[in-house]
Amino acid sequence: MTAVKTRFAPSPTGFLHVGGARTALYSWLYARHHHGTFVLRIEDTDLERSTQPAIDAIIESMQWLGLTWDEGPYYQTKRFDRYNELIDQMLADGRAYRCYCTPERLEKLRQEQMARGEKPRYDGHCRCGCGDHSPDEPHCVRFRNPDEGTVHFHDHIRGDVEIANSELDDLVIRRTDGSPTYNFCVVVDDMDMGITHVIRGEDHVNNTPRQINIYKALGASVPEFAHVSMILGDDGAKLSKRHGAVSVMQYRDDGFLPEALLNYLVRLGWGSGDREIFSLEDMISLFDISHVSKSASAFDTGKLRWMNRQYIMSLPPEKVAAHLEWHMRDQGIDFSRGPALPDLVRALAERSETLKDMAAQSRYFYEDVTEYDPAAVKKWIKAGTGEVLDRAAATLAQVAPEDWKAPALHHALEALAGEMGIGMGKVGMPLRIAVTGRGVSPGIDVTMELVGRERTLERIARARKELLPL
RNA sequence: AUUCCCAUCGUCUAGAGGCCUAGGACGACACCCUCUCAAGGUGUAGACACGGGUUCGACUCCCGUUGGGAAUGCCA
Repeated sequence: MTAVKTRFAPSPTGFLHVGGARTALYSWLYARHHHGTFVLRIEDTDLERSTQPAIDAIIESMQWLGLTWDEGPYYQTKRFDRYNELIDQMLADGRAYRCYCTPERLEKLRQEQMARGEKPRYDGHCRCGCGDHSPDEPHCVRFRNPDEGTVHFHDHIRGDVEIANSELDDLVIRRTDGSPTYNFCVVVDDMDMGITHVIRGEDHVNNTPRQINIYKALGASVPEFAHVSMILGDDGAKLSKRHGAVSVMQYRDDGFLPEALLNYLVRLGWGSGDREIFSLEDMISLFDISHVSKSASAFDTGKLRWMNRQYIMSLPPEKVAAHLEWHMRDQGIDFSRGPALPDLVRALAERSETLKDMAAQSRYFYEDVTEYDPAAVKKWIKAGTGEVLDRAAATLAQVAPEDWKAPALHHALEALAGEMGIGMGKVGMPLRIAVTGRGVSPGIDVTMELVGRERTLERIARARKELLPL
């Protein structure tokens, strides 16, 4: 039983999207579950489309998610010598051959095959090497795929997959410009790096049989495979920009916690009984690749938001506060004067689906109230409100600074409502409007505690003047 | 066109032939709680795509149909 080694191998042609993140997560979980090794490899053989910003974005996303890798990042562009060494060997003993076919010929061939209702594929024109060509002429290198038999593999998610070699053609493994191609590089890398379990996107199922043939030609042992299905947008269509947030970093910017995104992602395509919430430790011990859903799943932002709130409510407030800080700065809120962030989190957790929302809701704790929500004023500021505010101010002024805590404030206001013979609503709402300028806030006692004694009393006095000028 | 893959409430899933009168979660709706908004609690509606087999018995196994998706690149 060899030690498990998995990898995540994105191509840096754009940011890390949620589909890739889930594949990375599954691969990471598999390695962690089996006390194995997780490798990060950047598949940048496409020199045209690969960019450094994309590499940076992928690494930043992985770090933010906390998907730590034990080896890498490796870069395929740094391994060209190795690929070429193997290709030359294969060329020498006939496992591969030079192909001099022009793009025009290939295109014509494709057209003809399509017209005949056949699957377009290379016809092996240059296989015999009998053409009148010299290696100095421009050529690519093709892998000589077996003609007979079938390729079979057991996919840990999909089960048994089988395809006849007659369906496969001789794929290009080195371009005319001398650069090796993806299908060859992955095999060499996974072989050289000792990858035991290849967990990747569903779009590679079709590539797997031809890659297996390459493994065999290379005399390498074939790893295990698991192909994860794709993630669809909430409308069931393929995920794209028009679905709004698709990149991992966008979710951070929108106020999601990495724990929540990870939990949402692990549940999207997998489940364990009736459980919804999984800590990282739970995921590692319970996650089972063979129980991952075979079908594509639609991304439901609504459920992610629910999940995010679960984490905002249950994670240590200090931890949530650390993430919240970023959003406070982002929204230009000076939180140096006002409640400490962890206290803010405690007060706002259950009414915030995202940290972005939380920050946006927190302004009145840090900034003066200069406007009052007209709808709330209309509903709650009545003729008798002046008296309520006056008596509340008097009552609250009695509370000593050292007693200015939610329970004491709650008691004081309850007693006042009792004395006045009115409900708490008639006391709480005018005060809420006075102290926050809005009709919505945490409990008025908690709100006043966090706003602080002096500012609370000031705001009540000010509201008294501005809202009930008599 | 061909090959491969897929198919349980609107969505994510549980289901490894009898445990299924198909369970949970999000969302929706109703009620309770309540100083607002939430959170929380309780409840309601809501699915095995279709047709054939196999079996004493199919959500579960097999075949087909339909509907999706992917691949067929000198992209990855």
